[in-house]
Amino acid sequence: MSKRIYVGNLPFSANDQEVRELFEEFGEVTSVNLITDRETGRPRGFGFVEMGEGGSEAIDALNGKEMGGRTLNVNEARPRTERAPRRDRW
DNA sequence: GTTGAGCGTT
Repeated sequence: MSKRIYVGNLPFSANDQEVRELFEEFGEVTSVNLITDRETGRPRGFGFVEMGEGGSEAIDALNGKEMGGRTLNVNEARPRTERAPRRDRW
């Protein structure tokens, strides 16, 4: 059982480790994946956390939480292909 | 600063 969680509005100073620790207090964290722009190497300010049971609680508890001066936006992730068609072939 | 990649035609 697992849930994918979107974590947006992250401070650029946040690392996957810090995000992981935040979520780990609500359940087992399967994986953390902060997104960076792979062409510029710049952080995009959001990421994904995969959790086992407790994911819903983590969303409820961490959504709106302040971190590094930013208010986190936490909710269930959407499928990644709907809005992220690659286009670097052109 | 907001919903991921790579494959290299999936």
